[in-house]
Amino acid sequence: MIEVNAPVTMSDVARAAGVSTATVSRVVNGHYGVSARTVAQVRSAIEQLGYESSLVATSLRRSRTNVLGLVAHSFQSYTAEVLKGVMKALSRSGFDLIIYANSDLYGSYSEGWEQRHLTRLSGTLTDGCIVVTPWGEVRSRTPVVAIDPVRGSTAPSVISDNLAGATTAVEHLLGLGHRRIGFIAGRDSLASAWSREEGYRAALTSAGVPVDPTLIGRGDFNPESATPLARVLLQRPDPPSAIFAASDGMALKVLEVARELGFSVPGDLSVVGFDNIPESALTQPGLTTVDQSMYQLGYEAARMLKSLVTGEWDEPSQIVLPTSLVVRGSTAPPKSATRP
Amino acid sequence: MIEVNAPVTMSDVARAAGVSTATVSRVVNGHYGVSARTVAQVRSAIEQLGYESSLVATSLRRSRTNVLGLVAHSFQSYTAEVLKGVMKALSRSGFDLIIYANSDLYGSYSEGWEQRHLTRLSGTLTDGCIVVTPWGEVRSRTPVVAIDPVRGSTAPSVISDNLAGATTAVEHLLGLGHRRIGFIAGRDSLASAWSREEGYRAALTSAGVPVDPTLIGRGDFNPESATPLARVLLQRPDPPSAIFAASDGMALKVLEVARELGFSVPGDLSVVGFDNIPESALTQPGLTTVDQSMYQLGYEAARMLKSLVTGEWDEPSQIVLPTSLVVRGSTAPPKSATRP
DNA sequence: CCTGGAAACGTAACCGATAACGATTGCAGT
DNA sequence: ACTGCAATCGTTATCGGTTACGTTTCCAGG
Repeated sequence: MIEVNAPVTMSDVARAAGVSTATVSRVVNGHYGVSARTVAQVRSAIEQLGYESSLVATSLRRSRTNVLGLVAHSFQSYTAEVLKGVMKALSRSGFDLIIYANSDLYGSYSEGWEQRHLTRLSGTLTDGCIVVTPWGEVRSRTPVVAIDPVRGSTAPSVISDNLAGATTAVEHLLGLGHRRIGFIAGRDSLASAWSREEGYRAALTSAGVPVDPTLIGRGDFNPESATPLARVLLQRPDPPSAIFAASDGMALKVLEVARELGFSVPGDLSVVGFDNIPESALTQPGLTTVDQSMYQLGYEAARMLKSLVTGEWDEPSQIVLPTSLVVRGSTAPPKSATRP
Repeated sequence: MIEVNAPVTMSDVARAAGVSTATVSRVVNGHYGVSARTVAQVRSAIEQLGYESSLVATSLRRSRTNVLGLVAHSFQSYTAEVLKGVMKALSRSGFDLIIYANSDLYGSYSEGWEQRHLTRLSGTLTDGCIVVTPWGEVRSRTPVVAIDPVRGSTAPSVISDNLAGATTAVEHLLGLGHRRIGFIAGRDSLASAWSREEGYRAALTSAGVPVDPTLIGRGDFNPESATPLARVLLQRPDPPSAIFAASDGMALKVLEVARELGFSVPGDLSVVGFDNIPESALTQPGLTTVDQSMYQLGYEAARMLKSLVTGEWDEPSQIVLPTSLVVRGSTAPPKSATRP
């Protein structure tokens, strides 16, 4: 059932219209130097044959394609939300979007995936790219905007105010009376992971609570990475009364482990996440979390990239977006609320 | 701040390794006819220069690219869910995914967007494509699988059991005691829209309730299209006691209009949607809806496309997936529950 | 030592488009 | 009728790869 009609190329159109491909190209791109009569002929041939220019061939020869790219490692809720924002920013902008996602999750190509995708695309196909949570610094011929960049990067990027968000989250727990608060960290190389840990430490310190390193588990933002860490924390003889996870995906895994081990939430254990992905509102109880608008991240990144590509950028190259605490059912005062 | 290092091409590698580009190509693609010594030299040059083959150039010359495409008109929750399923099916399959989305929503190019995108991609870039909710039949050199195809299409496709789903939804309302049930239809050209309307009619008819054409509003699945239609239905002197919308996006708009006009839901008005997008669980009250697993649609479509591309397909070319009713807070017995 | 054939590698055409450049045509001015 | 300059259009090189084909190298067999 596969249609095998050969694709109609520019030379087909040229032959049908009795002109050269150069002329067809000029007509297609609205360039100067074609008589009205010829334009009409070519247009009619294009119409009849149903010709569409090949994005590939065009981009190989041309520098500008009016296509922006987005590369992402996996494709979970986070990325999906980002995408909605990107599409919104690009709507009616004249830029189309190409998203490149590889299927080799956790495969041998994982290391440096973003560089690989970027070179393959930005060689010619796209005028610029958005990279979502890269694993390292990237180099590209065309502009690149990172969403949630690596730590220490000075390249254009969009990021949430992770320090403030994390601080607020931990202050919320402290305010409820928690003193032994566990933390599950994100992938160390990301600026966001680092800031969230900083916020955790800062909030504890300024409340006069010493930071206990044994209460910190080192995850990597991957939900699965949190499971064993949560198990370790909760199976201690002296488990924490609350756990703050650096991402909702990981926090949901904490909830899972807690249920599995017989902890009631929020009775025995309070849990706070970070991100506010849609799923977090659906759990029982709902997950208290720090809302970062992934939609907004995508929107701003696309806006920034657009300006970079068209060369009309004048704002600072690192945008920081505010966060806000969303309190749901997963947090409550600890059972033995000691008042010091 | 834009990096301007020229991209490293195959001829750069060839020069560095002291061979021709043909040899480099052979090494890259693991073809026969290169001595071990040369292979080592070329590999080392590739390593040193950080060469990555250009997807564009490769796909122009080659027939097979190991990249599948997905084209979608807009990018809302529906598409995002589908994408997750597609990525899952493609994970570790050797196929990468390119998603092409245009920014000209509602623009002049809307008509026939899927054909336009398809020709641009499938000319060479992709080995096959998934089209999400097309507007018409498409033709392509490479295999195409439609998710939610147009009515009457015989091309490979994946679709939910919309007839059964809609019937169940309306039966649920009938069971609660509703008799005046409004309907907001989807885009007529889609098979799904047609089946959902059929289900609506069938359920009413078999319950002995006459179908009142004035209670049917003609939307197009676009959430915004539902707003004026809902307004018309609810501002009648004799508004329906329930409204079934052919998509959650439209149903949510009905809720909006209801609130705006002072209808309490579900007190004055019951609302049922179709799709079960994540947002539907978050509204107050939650939206009763027909769950169709968009994730599953994407998963199956990708699986089907994979098989079509590799030529190992043997299942029927039209897959129908089951649906199920999800009852939430937006439905209740009508206030004046007349028992006939 | 010569021959033959396979292995190894380079040359060049080609994929579908764009653009620099050159060639042709048309027409006004003299 | 002739010159000169635009306007129009075709020729061709090129983008970065792949591959058919031709050429050289190498070694075994006669």
